[in-house]
Amino acid sequence: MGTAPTEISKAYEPRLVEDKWYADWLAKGCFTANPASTKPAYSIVIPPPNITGVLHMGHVLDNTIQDILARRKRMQGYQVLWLPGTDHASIATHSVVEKSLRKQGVIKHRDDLGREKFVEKVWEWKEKHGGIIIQQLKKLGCSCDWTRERFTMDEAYSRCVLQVFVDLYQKGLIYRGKRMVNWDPAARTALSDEEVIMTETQGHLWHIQYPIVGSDDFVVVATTRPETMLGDEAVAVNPNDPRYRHLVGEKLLLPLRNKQIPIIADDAVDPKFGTGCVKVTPAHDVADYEMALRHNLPLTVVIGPDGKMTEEAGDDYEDLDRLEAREVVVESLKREGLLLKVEDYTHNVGYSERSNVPIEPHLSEQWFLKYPQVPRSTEAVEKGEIIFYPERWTRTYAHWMDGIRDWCISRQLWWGHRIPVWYRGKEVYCGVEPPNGDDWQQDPDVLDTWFSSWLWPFATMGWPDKTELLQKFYPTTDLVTGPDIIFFWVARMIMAGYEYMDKKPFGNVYFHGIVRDAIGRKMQKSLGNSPDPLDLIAKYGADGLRFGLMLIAPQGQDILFDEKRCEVGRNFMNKLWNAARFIQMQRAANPPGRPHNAHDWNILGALANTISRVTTSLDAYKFNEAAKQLYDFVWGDFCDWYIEASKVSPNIAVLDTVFGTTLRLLHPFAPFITEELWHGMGYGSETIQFASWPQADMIDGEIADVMPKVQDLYGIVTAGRQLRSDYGIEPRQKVSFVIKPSRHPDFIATEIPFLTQILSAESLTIAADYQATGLTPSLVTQAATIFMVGAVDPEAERVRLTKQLADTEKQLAATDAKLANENFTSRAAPIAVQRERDRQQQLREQREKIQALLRALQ
RNA sequence: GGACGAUUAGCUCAGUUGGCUAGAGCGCUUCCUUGACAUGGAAGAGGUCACAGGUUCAAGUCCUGUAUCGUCCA
Repeated sequence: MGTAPTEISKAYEPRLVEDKWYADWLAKGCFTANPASTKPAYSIVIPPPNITGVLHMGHVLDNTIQDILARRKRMQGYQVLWLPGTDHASIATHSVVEKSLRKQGVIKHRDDLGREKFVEKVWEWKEKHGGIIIQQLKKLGCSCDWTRERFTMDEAYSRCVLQVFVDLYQKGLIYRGKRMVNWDPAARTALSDEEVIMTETQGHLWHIQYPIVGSDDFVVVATTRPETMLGDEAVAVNPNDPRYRHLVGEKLLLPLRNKQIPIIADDAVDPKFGTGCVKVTPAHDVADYEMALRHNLPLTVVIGPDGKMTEEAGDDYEDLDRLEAREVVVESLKREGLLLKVEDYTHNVGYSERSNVPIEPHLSEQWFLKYPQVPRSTEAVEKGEIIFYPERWTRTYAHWMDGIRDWCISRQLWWGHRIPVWYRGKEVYCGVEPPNGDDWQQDPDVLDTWFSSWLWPFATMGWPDKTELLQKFYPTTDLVTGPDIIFFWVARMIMAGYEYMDKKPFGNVYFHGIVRDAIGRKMQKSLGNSPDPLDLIAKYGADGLRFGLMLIAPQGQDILFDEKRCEVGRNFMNKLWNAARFIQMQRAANPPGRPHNAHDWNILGALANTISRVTTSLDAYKFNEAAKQLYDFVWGDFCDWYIEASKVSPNIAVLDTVFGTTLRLLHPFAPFITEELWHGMGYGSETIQFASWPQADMIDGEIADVMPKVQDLYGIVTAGRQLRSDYGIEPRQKVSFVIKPSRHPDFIATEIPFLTQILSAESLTIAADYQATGLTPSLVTQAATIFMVGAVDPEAERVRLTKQLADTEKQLAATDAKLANENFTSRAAPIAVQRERDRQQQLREQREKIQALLRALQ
């Protein structure tokens, strides 16, 4: 499958490579986990994308990270399970399918179809569209075990969900009750607290007069929701409020409804809000509901489940949408002269996470869960049994766990796991299987989707059976997800894990940032600011996209994504590709090896450093750091310097060692190109996926000794190039150099061929006692003074040297000051003082040399 | 109102336990198609490290406060 050297194209073309290798990996079962393996286990469960989703940049980030983890662990000799799947996303799927059916003209509302037919349609839709995102993940190169793909509505998975419900019901942790819940009038279902997004909203505070019965006087109430006044049952004041104390017990005439309501006293009233008189609408406000319970007030429902006003609201308002009703109520009040004033007012309004409409507090019969294992789950994160990266999320988690409230788990929807409870008269039956006997009516509601995904780490592995898979791979090792679902998913999984497995579900949780657009906005379909990752893959290659993204993804920080980032990744892959081409060409023209020279030792040392740095970074989940280290090593150390040195004296064996090792280090980041080159370069006949993760060799004395010398040498090269550039010497134009070493002259002498070539020198000589003849341009480096012979421009040279002298003197002054400071020399670490002394010495020598050169110009 | 995060070059970001002249990529300027690569090479310009105090021989780094932006929670 490798490409013959002569066929290697000048530029890397990902599209010729990626699909081929992915198909090969699948055919060979590379991603399939073997629970019988004796290798140590490493496992991740994917955060299941929902079936309505298409791949977006957040998925790319999330799954690239998981793939990096999984691929590296394979190379490190682990038996890896990366378990993929999707969730059924009740509300989202409802809205997508309803919309599509409406568009086809099949229905207006799902009610037109009925429950069974509708669910059938959803399954059809799911079969057709539900797998798109899975195909996209494959394009990205994800090494998931597709043989174990799960869906939260699979039969086996569904049984788990029902079984857990029944179990928690029997333990008394699940109960049914009539409560005020968050109601989404668009989706027409209850939501959990976590699905409500509080949004600061510019609204108004309407001041309304409520006349006192049997008096010409009135009280004024202030409200942000005038339409709810139609359902008012009282006006409340604080019992200690001297302004109103005398009115408690009086009756008011509720405007527009001509109904008498009492003035009541309640501690919950904040005298500082508005006028200190608040209207009480028991059926449409959580606080008012509680107040109504305390005062035995009736519940008048004026807003229906669909967000429209009910018959109770009166003929003028019935059937109006709640927001239209607001306008009409305000108009009516104005007309009757009861609207005192309107203030601008900023307050928080809860919006449905899914439908993006304002939430309506709504009294209804719902199912609730009292969370199990709260103390143990809190402690697990606190004490580090489960580790969060970055660590700061532990505080967010602890705070939520601390104030945890019962979870509303029922949803008034059809698509999902139907609550396994049946009613017959006053009898209630709860069981996985339906009850025997006639006339049982099953509860119509389904469960919150998160009530199924909180079981994901073990329900996907065959629980409740004690499967081989669970034995081998549970608890999972790492979880990779976004902090936006820390409560929705992460916290709940921890509780479920302890409750049902008696073990944590995962050891480490890596929270990555959110991918935003170039100006910091969250990527949203409606904004159209989210590029299609498949387009990016087509343009830049999956590896380029992955690598570019990883370079800019600091641990746990949001990412400002710009397509430019992909260019960096693509260019890097191209660089890597061309390094391979270079090696191929050298192989054809040179024998395999020769004794190692300084450049060889240097690159081997740099490689060893890179291996240990990359390994450390990845162990700490610092993906951007690892990517940067690889980028710098490949582009800088290897291509800019080692390959250039190889043009003078190639060592094929070292080139291959370094390049092959580099491919292995890069494989988790860039699976496709590394596989292609691994084969193309003949480094292995088997896939690179199971090639061993490189170990850093000890840097021995020889290498440790040679590396600084080589750095000195490269410093001379840079100085030579600077001279050429300063004097406008064209790259092809040959000039002569003289090098006057101040350090390791013998070593520099052995590098004459290298220096000659890389500086395009006509001639290059080493002369310890060289005396510049007046006008010779020169530069002083740490290891040598380099003279460019032949070019003359005394004035320019004087300017350059004066500048360099000033620079040196400035630095020397800083060093002198430091060392003159008694406090520094006596209190700083000896090594720091010594470093400063060395530096002072070196700068003094440098100053001497520059001064000498300036004198020679006179 | 509370918690957390961010603030370093025109832009996006690195910067370990405080210690050489604060780095990279992109963008910009100049030069260059030399046999790996123009998706490239060489050289260069560009920073009062948000602000104000403090600790220290030494602060981008530690502490306190302020400002601006962002996220989460009330």
